[in-house]
Amino acid sequence: MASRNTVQQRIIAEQLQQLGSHPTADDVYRAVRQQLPSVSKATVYRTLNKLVAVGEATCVVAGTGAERFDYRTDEHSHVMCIKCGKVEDVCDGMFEDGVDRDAAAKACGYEIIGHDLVFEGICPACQQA
Amino acid sequence: MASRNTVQQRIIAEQLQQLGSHPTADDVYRAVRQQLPSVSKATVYRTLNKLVAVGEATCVVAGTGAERFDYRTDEHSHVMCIKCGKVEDVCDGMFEDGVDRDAAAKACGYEIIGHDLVFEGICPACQQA
DNA sequence: TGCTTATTGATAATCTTTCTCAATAAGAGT
DNA sequence: ACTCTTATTGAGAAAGATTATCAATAAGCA
Repeated sequence: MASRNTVQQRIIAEQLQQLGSHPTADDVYRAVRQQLPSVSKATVYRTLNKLVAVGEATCVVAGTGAERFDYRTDEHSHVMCIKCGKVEDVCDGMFEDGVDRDAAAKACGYEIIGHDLVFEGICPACQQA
Repeated sequence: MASRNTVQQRIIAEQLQQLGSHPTADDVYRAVRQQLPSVSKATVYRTLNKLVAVGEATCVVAGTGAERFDYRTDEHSHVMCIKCGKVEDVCDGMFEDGVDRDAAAKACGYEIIGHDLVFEGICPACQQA
């Protein structure tokens, strides 16, 4: 018996998808608690990390502060607001063509298994403040 | 009198350059303490953040764990080892041409002020273990 | 229905970074 | 060279995010 299906894991995965936009572990925790008031924060962290390890989610490499999770597993870029910390997607596939993993692998000797392209900027809302 | 030149700030900037390869704040702290045993960790953080704000250093957007600083301010990409956490440069300018900030700005409405391209992989050393 | 053990919940522990505030010292003015 | 103002520092507390610990719970096979 390698792994078990639990209500917690199912609801956490569901909420990650419903939240959609790059929630932190704490965002997911708060959402899950609406349906399962007794969840532990540790379970949320464990499950999110497991989803990433299994390839059913990714974590967005984004500066300081809390780590952000993403239910999307296809290649796409992100923009992060340096004022409010919000993270959003940028138009799909817009830059992925310019990124050549094989070339990077040759250049540094690493075995490349992924990459992240993150733009930093100021979101429309923060531009007005 | 807007700002002052202090020994601490000078040594911290020097050590950031000498360490060269993407040290964490704690790496810098340990290096600085060799020359200035009484330095406070708070001062190291303050000074590193100041250097970044002033544009004399950058911080590498790299996954979980401690933030990493870089005395280089020109555009270049990084590789991070998912096993040992090491961060290195990839060949200069290899991918920067593929990144069009104006296109990203139009796509998401943000005012883009920077970007980071980070490859994740396994470094040569960790491949053997 | 029982049994084994993967998973959970609660909390302590760890790690990184920021905040607080009295003490220190940089540098402009005299 | 000496004051005076206040930017900066050092030490430690505090905050925030994530992981570790461990007894209790429950998934799912026999």
